[in-house]
Amino acid sequence: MESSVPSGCADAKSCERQLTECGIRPTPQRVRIASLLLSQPQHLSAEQILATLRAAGARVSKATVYNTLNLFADHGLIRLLCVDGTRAWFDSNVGPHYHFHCLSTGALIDVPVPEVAFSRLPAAPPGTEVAGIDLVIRLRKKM
Amino acid sequence: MESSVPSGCADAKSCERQLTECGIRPTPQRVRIASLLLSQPQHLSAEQILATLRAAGARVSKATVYNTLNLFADHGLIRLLCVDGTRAWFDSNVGPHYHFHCLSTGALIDVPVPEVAFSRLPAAPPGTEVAGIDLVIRLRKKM
DNA sequence: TTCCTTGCAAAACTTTTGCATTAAA
DNA sequence: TTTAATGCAAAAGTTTTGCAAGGAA
Repeated sequence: MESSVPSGCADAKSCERQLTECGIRPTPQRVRIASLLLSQPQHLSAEQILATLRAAGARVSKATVYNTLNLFADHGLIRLLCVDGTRAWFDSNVGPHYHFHCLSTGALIDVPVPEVAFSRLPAAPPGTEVAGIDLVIRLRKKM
Repeated sequence: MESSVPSGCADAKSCERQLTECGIRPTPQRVRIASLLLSQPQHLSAEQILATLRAAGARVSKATVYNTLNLFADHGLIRLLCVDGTRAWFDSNVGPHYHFHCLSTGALIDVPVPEVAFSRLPAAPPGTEVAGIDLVIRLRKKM
């Protein structure tokens, strides 16, 4: 039988396990942030995470949210996206994929890898190697 | 015979003409910024532009640099890039192209269109249309 | 005169940092 | 006991804005 998990929240115990496996000490704040972010593939800003946690009654500081998000990103638990210049977005989907970005609404939508294929890519310049490919397909609302 | 232009600077007269054609009044500050940026394909930050102009003895304020860059971008004269989260980069190459971004050095290098080919791209979600495609190939120094 | 542009300073925002306090190993 | 994590406030950095002054049409 499937274990049930509160909506919008991954199981705290499994998050604890995941953090420990990454060598990250599972403090209460970190587990809460992980539970929120890793519950499903999504894109959240630091401010959104802070507001959501506080609305839920958690005691967390802004500094801890930023520290934790950077820590998670360094360990490959989440991915930091630079899509618009206004702020960072943290993506809980760390598998390879691309993005739609709607210029009209700001919406950010995942594009699965199989939906994109490159028939030609440039070689990395001498002395360098490719570390990753970020593809953002900008959208606008059709009139 | 070719007309000669100071290195790192497009001809002021031709910049004036270009601004006028776009419906932008060619004020001294705008012409200086255009001359600097449009002299060649390059990526500059607002702060770099401000520092360069002031070092050259120009009287320009930070607000004017930002206002002007946003104005140019709105008119399609330059392109605003979001490559890292730290600041905006203004690209004088407005033709279609992509970018290498070296994570080790921060360098930003143009990738011409013919070096990339997509054999498969997703359809835009209902009600939207594709406004553009941003491709950033992240590099790291090879050891 | 009227409208637009500029410069300056201040404000607005996001993110980082210093440091005392608290909690955990 | 020793190390690491947290909260708070302040700092740092980029970009925007308000407003008075200046310049062009």
